[in-house]
Amino acid sequence: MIKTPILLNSAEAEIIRVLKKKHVISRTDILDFSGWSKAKVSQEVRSILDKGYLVEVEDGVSQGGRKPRMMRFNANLGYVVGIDLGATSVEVALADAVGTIVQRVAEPADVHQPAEEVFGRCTELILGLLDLQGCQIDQVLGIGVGVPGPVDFSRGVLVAPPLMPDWENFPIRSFFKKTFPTAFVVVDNDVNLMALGESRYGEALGVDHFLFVKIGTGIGGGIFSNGKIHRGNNGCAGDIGHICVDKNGPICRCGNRGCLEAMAAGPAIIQAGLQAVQNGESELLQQMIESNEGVLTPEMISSACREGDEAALRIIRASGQMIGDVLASLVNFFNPSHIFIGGGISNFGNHLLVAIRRAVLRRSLPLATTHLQINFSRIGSDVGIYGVLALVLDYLFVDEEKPFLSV
Amino acid sequence: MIKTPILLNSAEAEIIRVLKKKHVISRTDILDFSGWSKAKVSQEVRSILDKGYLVEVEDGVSQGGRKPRMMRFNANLGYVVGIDLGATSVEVALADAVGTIVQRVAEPADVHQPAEEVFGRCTELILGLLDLQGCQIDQVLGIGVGVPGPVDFSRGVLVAPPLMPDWENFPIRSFFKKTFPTAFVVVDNDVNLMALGESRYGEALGVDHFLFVKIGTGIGGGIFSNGKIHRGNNGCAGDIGHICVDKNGPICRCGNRGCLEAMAAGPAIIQAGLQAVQNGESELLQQMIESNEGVLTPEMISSACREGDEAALRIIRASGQMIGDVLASLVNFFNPSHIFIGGGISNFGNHLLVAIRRAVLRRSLPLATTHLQINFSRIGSDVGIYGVLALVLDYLFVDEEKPFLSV
DNA sequence: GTGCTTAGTTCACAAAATGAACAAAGTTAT
DNA sequence: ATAACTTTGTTCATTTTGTGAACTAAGCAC
Repeated sequence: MIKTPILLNSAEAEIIRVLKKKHVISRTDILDFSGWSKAKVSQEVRSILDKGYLVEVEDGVSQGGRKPRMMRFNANLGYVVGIDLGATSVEVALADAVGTIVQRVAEPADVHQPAEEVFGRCTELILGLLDLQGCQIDQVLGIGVGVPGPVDFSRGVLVAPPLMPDWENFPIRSFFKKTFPTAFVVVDNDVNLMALGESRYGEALGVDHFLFVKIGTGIGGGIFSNGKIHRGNNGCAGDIGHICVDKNGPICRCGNRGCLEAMAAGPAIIQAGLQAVQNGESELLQQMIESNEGVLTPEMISSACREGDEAALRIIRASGQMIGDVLASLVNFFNPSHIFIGGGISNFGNHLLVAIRRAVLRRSLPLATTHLQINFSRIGSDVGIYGVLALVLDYLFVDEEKPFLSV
Repeated sequence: MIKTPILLNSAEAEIIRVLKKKHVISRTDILDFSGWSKAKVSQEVRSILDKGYLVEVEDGVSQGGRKPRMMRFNANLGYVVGIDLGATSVEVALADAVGTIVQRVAEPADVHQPAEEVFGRCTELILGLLDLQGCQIDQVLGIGVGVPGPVDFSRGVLVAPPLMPDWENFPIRSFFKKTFPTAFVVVDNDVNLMALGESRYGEALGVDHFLFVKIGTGIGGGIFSNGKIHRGNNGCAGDIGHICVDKNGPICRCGNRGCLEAMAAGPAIIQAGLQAVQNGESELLQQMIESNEGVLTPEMISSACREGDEAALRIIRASGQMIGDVLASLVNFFNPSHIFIGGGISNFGNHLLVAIRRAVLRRSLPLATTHLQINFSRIGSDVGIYGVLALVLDYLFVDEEKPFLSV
């Protein structure tokens, strides 16, 4: 069971809840939101200011009378750490208690290494950031870890992760607790966290039902249902990369044939590009490869698309169509109002998006697509780190009666 | 906006919540559940008894001391009506305020008729049941309506229903309000209600994430996520019947090609059976058809399966495999812990179930199927009517602060 | 019966929330 | 400038709400 780090009584929790909607609030804001009497608001605000959770900032603008005395969350209460671990890179951010990033660092990582090593390196990176910020270890209130695999959220461990099978059951929470004993540690799947980031800081703000689709080396999905992350029974909900699109397709790393991931994700696109060059279908790509030591990258295919290279366009459109066909099924099933596309491959630009949209519209029920919007995530590559910070902050200040805030 | 019929203060709502877990409770039960003091429990119980929401029943068994004075919900507060409207039949049940059915009636119905006529007939049926029970119109507290199509739940109207396009935007709520002005009316999709029934009275009790799949003339799904019905953005979530299984398949009534429903539901099975007879592949089926005026029914194929008829088995297995293939994708995506199969076709018995299970296990990620259970709904054909009654009762006695109980 | 256990009530008291009066700090019209 | 009004926030006596502890009620076990 996760131990909650900072317990709030229900009145304090109510104020924190207001703070999650408006970042700077007056006593009158709390009055309106909570339905409390002026007297109670006054008293509770004094109490929470005394405890140091809130601090006063400069007065707001007058609405025709006395200026409101604005307050915000006390950013100096401590720091939170967000770790966004991808298949090939890791990003670590140090943020204040409001979630504003004050220090960050990214570097390549290899999840095929043992978990001890990778998380050990994360620990070093955190310590480095703390040092830069001049911050003590016991000032770290919480650490959030996003990992590229299925997570048993309540236990905080990976379960049967295809990318790094050896990490199964590695005790991530206690590993970080060793170095940061005062910190509270949460672990979640990286795509869930991207969805959370989008729902807090992106266009999914206030959206109840949406999907976040990450297209990169693999393809993953994050699901929001009724305003909350849907993690499923084993924490592996959203794993759309291994949905079958062609029973006779190539063998996927999961062992099955014709998985979406094996046919439409980064490696498959590269493979198709190389094949096209071999077949002499694209002189442009051939030149690009030759001037890059024989290596083809997604960025190169992307730029070939922009140049109007037919072979590159065909590959991207085919990929988009396969992804769109799968999404069409999921749209019928789940009826989201938005689908956000993110991840490394998403910068292929409009060709990919148009192909996805077209496939979804063609194969979904009209009703399900009536108000459906399919777009790239505008936040970009930071969505994951924002999401993981949001998750930590959600769980950091928690009502004593409801230890697990809805996410 | 739905107007709530009976407002409870938060203390009363708390007690009602206890009642939804245990149907007969003592003051001590409330004490344990609510965390209130003995004094408050005593006082609140007296108040709620005075209001008539609870009534005392005979004492419970002693736990080694004084026998607890048990209470239950006052069944005589009034009546609720559940209407389960299928494509070809309608069932109306009259239940007391606890949800115990006291009168019920079923008859054929035709949703191709105008909505006025069908719901008018429902009204007559309700009035008949009220008469039988000796109950006045103003004793009807609530009416729940389950309809076979996508429902905008908050407005209580059908949206683009494929089966009965003319019913779109028919004001079901106000139609019943005309005859039953005191009643509170909720409308929902029939499969959502079957899922709700399963989650309240079936094996899905306490299950957070599950799917209910109805196989009949069409194929539909009801989704539970985080313990609540997931209705989606347009109320059409769960529409798995029109997921594409074969791009070159037959044209579905929705206009697309190769929908699951067009290939694996009742009519497709009948069609395949007729084809098999034409091809001379099944003497048994041929005899059956001849002795039934040339008509082939699902029940006949079912019994042919039991007799071991190869052609019938092949048809059922193929249908199960297609359904299973689609479910495999949804299992990867949604990661439910249970899938319940119900509806008219589900009595095809184990051959269908085995084929579905095999296809799901073969195509889903091992992690997603680790604790997955796929079974027929044991409640059987009553699950819909139980679900609709549960929905009405959920919305009938509502906390003043939270008008919309989670479902 | 006697002592123990569970169930439920009563009531004096304590804690929590409120309304109304009041204070503070503005804006606007004259 | 200043009087009148607005919005914001505090204080405090009063009311409302909830509690602990003592008490009644009713059973069980020996």
